[in-house]
Amino acid sequence: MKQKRNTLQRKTVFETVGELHGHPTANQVYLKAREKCPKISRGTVYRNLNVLSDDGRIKRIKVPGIVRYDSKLEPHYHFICTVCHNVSDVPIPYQFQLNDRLSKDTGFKVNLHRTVFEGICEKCRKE
Amino acid sequence: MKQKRNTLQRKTVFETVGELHGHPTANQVYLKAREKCPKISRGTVYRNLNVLSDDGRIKRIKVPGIVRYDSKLEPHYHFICTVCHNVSDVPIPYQFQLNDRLSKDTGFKVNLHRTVFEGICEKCRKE
DNA sequence: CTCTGTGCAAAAGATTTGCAAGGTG
DNA sequence: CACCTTGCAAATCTTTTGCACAGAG
Repeated sequence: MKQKRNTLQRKTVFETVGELHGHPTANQVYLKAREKCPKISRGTVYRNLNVLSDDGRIKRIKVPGIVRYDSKLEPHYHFICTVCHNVSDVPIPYQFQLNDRLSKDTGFKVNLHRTVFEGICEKCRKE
Repeated sequence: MKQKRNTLQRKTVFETVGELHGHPTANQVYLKAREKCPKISRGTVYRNLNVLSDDGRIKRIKVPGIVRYDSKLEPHYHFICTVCHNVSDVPIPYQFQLNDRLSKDTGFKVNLHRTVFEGICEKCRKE
């Protein structure tokens, strides 16, 4: 495995994902990171988001529309509001056994599954 | 609701999604549709995929990377191979009750959930 | 000193959109 | 004949990449 350096930019991107709560997009990380490191470029943010998620230091979550990042590493499910597009964590435990079950049923090597619920959040329902 | 016409292009896009099995991307639909309707444009294919899925005549499925379309309308889960990127249906029944459960637990209006398993398919494991 | 990482800008890929012309009901 | 739809091209948006230079170890 290639040696990884710990540059200011890398550190800033990593910290920024942790500070932005609602599962930020790459662009949101870029905008926020620029406050601390004004001349960081979009390319660098994208590159570091990739490096960090390849290394397992952050998670890449795929919800309809756009990729988002998450500093919470344990497997868990998400809910996305189709009105405000906010993403939140869901209080339903991760069904680890589904992966094994599907492996046995199909002969595939199943590593993980991602579940995203869709609907309207409480705040948007009231409006 | 706006009146919808049934043009040759619209019909072709709809039929093409049904004919292409493995959960085609917009571009795959475009390439195939052009065989029957040579001067159909990409824009028209995209517009019609949107119209058809808004009308519930096809489903839009979100797997990592790219949007795909599906002519099978009943809720079901998918598996994507991280090597060949093929998408297949999964023999695990849809957990309708999860939506209600999450609604009760959170106060959100939960309409649906999407689950995508990731791993390596049998064919790619052998290679 | 070596090699990874950065900034910038250009490129790539997917999807949407403005507009004038065409076709459906 | 109203107005939905199409083709085309340009525009958007997100993400990647080539290159020369900077900087970490």
